[in-house]
Amino acid sequence: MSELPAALRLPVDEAAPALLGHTVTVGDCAGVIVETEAYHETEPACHAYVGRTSRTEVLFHAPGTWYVYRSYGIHALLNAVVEEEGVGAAVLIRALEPLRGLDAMRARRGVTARSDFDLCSGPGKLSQALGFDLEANGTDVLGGPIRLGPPPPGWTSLDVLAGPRIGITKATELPWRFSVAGNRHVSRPRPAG
DNA sequence: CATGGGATTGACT
DNA sequence: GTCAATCCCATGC
Repeated sequence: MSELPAALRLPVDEAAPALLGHTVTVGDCAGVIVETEAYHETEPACHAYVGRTSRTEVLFHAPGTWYVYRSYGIHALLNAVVEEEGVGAAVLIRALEPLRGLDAMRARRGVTARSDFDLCSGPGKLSQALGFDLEANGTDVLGGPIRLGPPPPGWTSLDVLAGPRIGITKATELPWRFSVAGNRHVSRPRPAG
């Protein structure tokens, strides 16, 4: 029996950096989280800012649920729901360092992934590499198709960089993008530091 | 019911 | 650097 990672019990701006180093596993493929962003219902960049709707419903669930939504009509973006039931908050998983199943990831990513640094170095890329889609929305982070696990040996006490979030137009002043310092699997643009 | 805007990526100038 | 692809869903008439 695995337990819900303690990081998911933290406020979202602490949960996001705390999830760095944790693993995400789908079937035979796995990666280590190297980049995250925090989103909270009290700031307008968060989908939950508009309140409970059919789209945002999952964001208000208890910690331990995945929120997966379609971005730009093309990509599935993966978020871990955090904070107490009734509060809309989630951590966007933006990049992974591939750990297992790299051949399957390369096959799904195709020729556009010229190197292993292109496999999971972005929120849309990692969903394609791991092979999940919107059907995973609302599933459990422990018992569902996408499983969140603790950091492997050597992935604790990481040096974390914080900076402004990517690709949003509102609340850009919040330093809620977090990444493992110096890790080459982080998405572009690289955070300063 | 029609419209418009993305928590992105990859191809192209 | 610019830009299109593509679809879910919130909003407004």
